[in-house]
Amino acid sequence: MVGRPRSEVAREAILKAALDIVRERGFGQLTADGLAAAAGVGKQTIYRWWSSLAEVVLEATRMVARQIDVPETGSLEGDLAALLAASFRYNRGANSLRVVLGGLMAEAQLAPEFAPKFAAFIEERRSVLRGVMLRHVPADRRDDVEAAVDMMFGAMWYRVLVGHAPLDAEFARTLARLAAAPHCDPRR
Amino acid sequence: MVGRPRSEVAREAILKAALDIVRERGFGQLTADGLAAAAGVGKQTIYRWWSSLAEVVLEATRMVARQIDVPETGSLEGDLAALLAASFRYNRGANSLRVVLGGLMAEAQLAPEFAPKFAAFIEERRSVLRGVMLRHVPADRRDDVEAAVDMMFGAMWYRVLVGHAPLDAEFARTLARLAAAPHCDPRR
Amino acid sequence: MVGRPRSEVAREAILKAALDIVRERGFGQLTADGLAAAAGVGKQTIYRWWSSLAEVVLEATRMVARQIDVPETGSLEGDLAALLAASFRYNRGANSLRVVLGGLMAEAQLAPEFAPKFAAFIEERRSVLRGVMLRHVPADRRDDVEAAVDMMFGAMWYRVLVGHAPLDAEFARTLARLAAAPHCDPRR
Amino acid sequence: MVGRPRSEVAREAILKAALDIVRERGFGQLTADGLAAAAGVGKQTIYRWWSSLAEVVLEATRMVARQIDVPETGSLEGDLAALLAASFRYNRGANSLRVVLGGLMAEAQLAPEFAPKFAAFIEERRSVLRGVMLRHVPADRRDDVEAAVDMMFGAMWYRVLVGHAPLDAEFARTLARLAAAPHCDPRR
DNA sequence: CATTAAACGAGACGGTACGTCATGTCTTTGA
DNA sequence: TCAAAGACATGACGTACCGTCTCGTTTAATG
Repeated sequence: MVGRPRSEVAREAILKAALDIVRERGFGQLTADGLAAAAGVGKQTIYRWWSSLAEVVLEATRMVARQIDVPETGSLEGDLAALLAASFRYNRGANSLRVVLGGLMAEAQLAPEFAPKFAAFIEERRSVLRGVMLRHVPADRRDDVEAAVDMMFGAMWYRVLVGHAPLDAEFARTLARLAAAPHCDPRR
Repeated sequence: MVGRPRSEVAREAILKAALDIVRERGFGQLTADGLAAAAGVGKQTIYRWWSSLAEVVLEATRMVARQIDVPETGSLEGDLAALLAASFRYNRGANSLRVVLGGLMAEAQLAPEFAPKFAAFIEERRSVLRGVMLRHVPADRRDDVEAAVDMMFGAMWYRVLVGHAPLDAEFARTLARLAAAPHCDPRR
Repeated sequence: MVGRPRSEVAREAILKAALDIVRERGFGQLTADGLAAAAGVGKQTIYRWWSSLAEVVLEATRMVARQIDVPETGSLEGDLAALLAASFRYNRGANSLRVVLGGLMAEAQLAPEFAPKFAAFIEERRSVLRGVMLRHVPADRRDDVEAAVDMMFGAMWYRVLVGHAPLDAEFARTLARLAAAPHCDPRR
Repeated sequence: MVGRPRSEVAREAILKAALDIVRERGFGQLTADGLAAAAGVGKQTIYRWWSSLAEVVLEATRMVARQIDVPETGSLEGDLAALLAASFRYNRGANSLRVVLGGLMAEAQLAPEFAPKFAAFIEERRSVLRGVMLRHVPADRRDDVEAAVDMMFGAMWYRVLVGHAPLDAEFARTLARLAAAPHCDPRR
């Protein structure tokens, strides 16, 4: 027999409340009791479907991140700048994901069982950026593509995590230019 | 009157034990009780001189990081490669700082009062890399220096934190080449 | 329409499984989920017919207790000894009810709504013992009958609950002698 | 070295609050969180010194029970009646221990590790009643002393637990008379 | 040399959150 | 309508740490 089906209402309430709490009060203030209360849900319902709060937040974040669509400007530099700018946009302003991403990265450092799940999310994002580059870089010039991805997303995460400088459109353009130059310059 | 002076023995035992615990068992396993026991010290002695465990670890880390010396190879690319390779070396092998750095970054995300102290440490390291670049980049070509620093240290931290690829000498050379090229290319 | 009738199979499986679990693992280990699983039954089926697990166990226990039959030896002391010995027998050996009775008494202390139901069961047993006494004690000597019932069943429960001494045939005879003596002593 | 000494204030607050809660709301309503809050104490402070709530209540109860002093009326029946009446008095009226004793008995049934500790308390009380009897019963007539103790305290506990009849002075006298008669009647 | 006062080890303290367990109810499919 | 299955909201559990607070002891500089 089948039993009562999973409540979609509860699932969405949990994901939404988790994002809200982290954004408003910080990842460190997200507690299982608090999340359950905010979502109007029993604590067990959280642990039945996710094995830690970090995974709840990761799922919510992944749903947001997937809304970023792949640009098509015609040039490598243009595509990179567009994708980076779109990514940066989620880390600015009212509904910024900055503290959310910071919290996920923190959990990945502190909780060994969460690290591979977070790494899978990171790889998902990398594959988008890598795909954009591969569209423009000829097959015989791809040695530095991975390093370029690391530089761009590395720089983005560095600013997300340390907060020493803004993630604005200008920075997106600068990163795109620096990353695109060596790959497409035929004279090098 | 003056009272008993601070015990240097205790101070060093705490710093050493903190690094050891984090390296061996992970930052998440570092607890005040455990550190006090490992250092043969009362818990209050920790809190008397540091306001959180993260600051103990930061102080220990800073002492290690300062041992990295500034290279002098004659070329921008050579200096960058040398500095990056030296930095990477601390995140590999037996006494790797990887989990230590990851733990500090995590704490900076979760504990607001620790963030500025960690940011100061980050800026200390950035200033070394920036100094190397400024030695080679002419004053009228310095617009992208900050972005280049972000790309290099960003890429390093990204690999430290995510662990998707190694921090080896080849990666140091690649980053140095990509970062140096735009700044010194006379044709640009 | 009448709907599906109550399943007698389920009812008996529940009563049997409840007694088994309590006897084998203790009353404290009897849980609704565990009982449902052991009886091959849905949890709701338990709650539909009983309002607590204690009532399931009480019903099962009552069915066992009613198998004790009223003795007819000819003397008060003989009848008392026989009834007590028969009662004691259920609290010894392989299928002992000791933990079952202890558990019921415990629930009566902790769950106010169960207490009157348990008290009714107690009164049912008292009335059997009282009936035996009334058969032998003349109407003008009945002042202490209630107290005698309390002493005999009190002593029995005391040993059931505390376990400091055995409930054997000798104790049955001793109790019967002490309880019968004052009532039948013509010199008093 | 020594460390901070145990707080006597906390100890007494816990014992007092435990008794108060059980008396006012019932043993089943005594929770670790509630007790800690009522006593103004951390939960760990309870578990540091007692291994379960039942043991807290047992210690508090023992302190009360020890206030019952041993009577000295000159006759067996008088001493028994006095001791029983004094014991009964704690189970009546405003500060009645009835629900406390019921709760302890319940816990002894449900928690195997508590049972021996409760049995020791029971034996402590039995030894007082036994001592009273031994003062009056000659050495060659002591065969039934244990059974008499079981009958008296058994009857008391039976009424405490089931509540079918009052624990008043008259019941104390009746029990004393029934229990004393066989032991001291030289004609029997 | 005796006093003074801060630092020290030990460890108990009031708290907060954890992740688990059990309760009694609800919601599905199937008989 | 009843039944099995199993998800649900609730709430207590006992544990782990936190950062603070006594204790009695140790250690230098001051008087």
